[in-house]
Amino acid sequence: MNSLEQQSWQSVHDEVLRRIHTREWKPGDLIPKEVELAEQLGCARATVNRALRELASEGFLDRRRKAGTRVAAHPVRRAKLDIPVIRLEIEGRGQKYAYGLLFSERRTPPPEICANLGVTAESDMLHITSLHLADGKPFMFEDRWVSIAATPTILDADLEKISANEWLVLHAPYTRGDIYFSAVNASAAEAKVLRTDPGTSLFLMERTTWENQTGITSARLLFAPGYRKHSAI
Amino acid sequence: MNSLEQQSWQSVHDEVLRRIHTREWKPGDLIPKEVELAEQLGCARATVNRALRELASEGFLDRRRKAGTRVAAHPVRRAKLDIPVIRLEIEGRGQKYAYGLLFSERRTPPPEICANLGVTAESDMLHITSLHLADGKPFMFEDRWVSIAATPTILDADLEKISANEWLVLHAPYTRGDIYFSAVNASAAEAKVLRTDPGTSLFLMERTTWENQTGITSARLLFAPGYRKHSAI
DNA sequence: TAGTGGTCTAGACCACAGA
DNA sequence: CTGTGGTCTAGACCACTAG
Repeated sequence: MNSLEQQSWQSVHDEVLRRIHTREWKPGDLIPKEVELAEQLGCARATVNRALRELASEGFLDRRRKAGTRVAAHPVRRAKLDIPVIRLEIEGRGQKYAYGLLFSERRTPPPEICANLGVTAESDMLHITSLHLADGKPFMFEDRWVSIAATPTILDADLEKISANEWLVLHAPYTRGDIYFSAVNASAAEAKVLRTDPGTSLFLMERTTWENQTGITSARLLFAPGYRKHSAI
Repeated sequence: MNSLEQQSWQSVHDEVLRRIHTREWKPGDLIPKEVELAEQLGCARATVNRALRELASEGFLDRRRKAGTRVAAHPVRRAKLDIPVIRLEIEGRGQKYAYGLLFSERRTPPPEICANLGVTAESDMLHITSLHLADGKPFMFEDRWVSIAATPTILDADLEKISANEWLVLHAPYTRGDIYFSAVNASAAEAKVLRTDPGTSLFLMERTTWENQTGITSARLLFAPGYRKHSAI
């Protein structure tokens, strides 16, 4: 299988993946060291390194100094999940986006928000609820708390025109975020806003983001019935 | 901000990220080219390249030959979602894993499975339903179709002992997969299996995987009430 | 067609963890 | 200690694409 032609790190990547898929190298097996592979495949070690590094980050390989590189025993595959601004997600479906601010209030947060963001109950926060629509139909209901200490300029934003979701993406980059996906039965109020029936199963996304150690915002995003979030591996 | 000390690609990564976060470089801005940055930061271009490449894959930068590198206008953040074997997910929570095969049958697939996998209605497939338990309680109900043409050896697997989920991970590596997350109301049958009430909102994960162009398996994973899938950015 | 990122190389040194 | 991966470098050529 050796070749004398010019190789790229992707060729190496694919070749190694092929050997894993054909079970030439089985889960748990030790594979040749970088120098050997480079020789076998006729390329520089750096090239092999790049390929193996990618494969490790994709979950196919376990690499440890001195111990060498092994085929992962339990390939924990890592899916990629794009988190775009809601507007772009809707427009990406070829639908018309609209947005309405339902409610905005400056106040101290309830206990669960304090717990999420790690702030005190006396924090100065903005509480915003809004509705995002696709082709005129309710698409997602957003219930968000924003720390004013962390992003004071949000008070100047016109949240009638730009959603908090989008404003934050543009003005408050975060360093770290948590997302939880789950399913809940619609409450009476939620059903009314999303124009569905109470008890209907709804897809819920809860996001909290931080800038370093400072909590910025915590949001509860409730999607209209039928929503499916896609991800690829 | 320049320094004479030894730099690593991570320092460059962090420094660029800092400039983005402090809005020294704003969304849409063109940033210095690799050679210039390398000079400024006192390292080799390859080092800068590695840093910027990572930042681009994280969604912070847009890079195009000749056009240069820009701060992403709409940072589509890419969350990492680990897709482990169910057993490991449960054991990772410190709970005891158990598994029961409910049903197994060799037959031709229904239309929706054909559509998912891109196979014909006459395909030879294995249809398996099973229940995964955590600490003795129903955790996830799995309804899976496996292409026998793609993975003939699954007929030799003892699916009473090892779940199809785990067997496939070990024996049928895939090159590509789709995942859809959604929320559904429990049917009467589903409620009974998961020991909950009909209509309860359940988290649903639908996965289809391919080896190159060949469909391997399509599964419907229905989680017990209260399940939350976590992801981090 | 010229400018920018994408990649490759050969060699070097370092850092970590096995034995 | 020693072997392995992790990273850096300087230089080179290539590939894509904006102007």
